[in-house]
Amino acid sequence: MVNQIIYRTQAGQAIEELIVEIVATFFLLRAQGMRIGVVSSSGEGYWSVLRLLNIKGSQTVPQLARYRYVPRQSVQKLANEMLNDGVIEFLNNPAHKRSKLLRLTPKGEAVFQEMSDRIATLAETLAEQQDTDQLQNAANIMKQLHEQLRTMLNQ
Amino acid sequence: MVNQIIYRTQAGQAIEELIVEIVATFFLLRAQGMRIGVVSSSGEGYWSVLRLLNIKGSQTVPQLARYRYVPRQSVQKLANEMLNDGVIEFLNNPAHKRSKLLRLTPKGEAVFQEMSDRIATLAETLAEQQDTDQLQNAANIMKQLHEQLRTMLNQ
DNA sequence: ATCAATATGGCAATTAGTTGTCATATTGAC
DNA sequence: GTCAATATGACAACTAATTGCCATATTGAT
Repeated sequence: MVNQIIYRTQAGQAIEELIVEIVATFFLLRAQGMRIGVVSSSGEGYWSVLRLLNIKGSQTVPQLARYRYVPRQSVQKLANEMLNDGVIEFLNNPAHKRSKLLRLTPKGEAVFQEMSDRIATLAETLAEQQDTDQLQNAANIMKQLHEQLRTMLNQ
Repeated sequence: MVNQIIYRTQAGQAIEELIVEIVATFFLLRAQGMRIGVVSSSGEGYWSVLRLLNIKGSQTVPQLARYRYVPRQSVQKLANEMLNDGVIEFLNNPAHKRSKLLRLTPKGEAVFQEMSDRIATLAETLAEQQDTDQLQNAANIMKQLHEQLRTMLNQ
């Protein structure tokens, strides 16, 4: 194995710190999510799918899985469970006979709203005494990182 | 159920966006981590534990689990696997007869270094053409959020 | 020192997550 | 249109993650 010498920039080191913090914070968010009733036994996937259907509109299982970069069958099981819970319904897909579109039911919208309120309450607590500009900048950087990774993975 | 009205601030909304992006980006990082050989079948836990042992020095299984907010037995299984791989060794713990300290072996340090290099390379790629100050600010905000959540969970 | 409450590792049981296979559907090249 | 390549959902098989339980160890209050 060749020992490649990596030249580090400040920007690169900052991104590396960011990556480390994303991974570490994910688990803390998960733990806090359980406390506030947003993360169930099914994990954060339930909320993530509700959110994608709310924002992007009806989607098929494979679409959701490809977007989230999780296995197709994980989303399939989640979708079957959500159908059973009555938070989504299966719609005929004009573009695909077999692959149904998942759409939020009114109950699903209510459940998503309820979860979002809990997250919003948490966010407002966390935001106290922090600088708005810095927070907005951080959110923007995260969105860019998100999109960069998506582009990278799609190649 | 009472419909609580939540007053939103810009800062709170920015944190909420941040939370959403952390969760979404986590899975993209995981997917990319698999590509670059940092995330194995055991998930990102392997790298996370190597990193904590490297930064914080020897730790027991319960210490690591409490810090990461993951189940104790998940870390226990990981530790047994890592011992088997020869990347850590079990040390007698002066403070606790049963609970051994986990310490990186030279091999463990090498493996961690190798993984870190791959992550650094990824980070440098992602950092190209981004503003250093903004990235550093984002990393700092993430560290603060991390610590805030930790404090919140520890109560 | 005593003892109740908590912590710990091992093991088993359970549950969640992932991968593999197959029949059918869709798409795209020609 | 034809047909090979790819996509899809169902189901099964497998693997990883989590939870439950227990025997023992530790801690802290008194």
